[in-house]
Amino acid sequence: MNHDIPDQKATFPISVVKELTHLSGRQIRYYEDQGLISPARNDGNRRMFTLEDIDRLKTIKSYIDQGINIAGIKAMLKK
DNA sequence: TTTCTTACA
DNA sequence: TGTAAGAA
Repeated sequence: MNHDIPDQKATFPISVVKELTHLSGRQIRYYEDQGLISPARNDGNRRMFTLEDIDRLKTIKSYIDQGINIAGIKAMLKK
């Protein structure tokens, strides 16, 4: 009965995240390695991103565009 | 067809 | 950070 009503549990594949954040898959995976994001994995081991993850990536990109390095971003995101 | 991991002219 | 290669 309910079709595609977006809810908080909605997650998206990396292809969507790339379009929404303008980040490369390489960068998205690297930021995960650095502990900046923690996307879930589906049965096929594919990353599934929540809106929260996407939002976080957008702020990360803004920092990168400002010339801030990973170490700096890690610190800022923590506090 | 898309995404995953690993590796590097 | 990009891209190639092989696997899933």
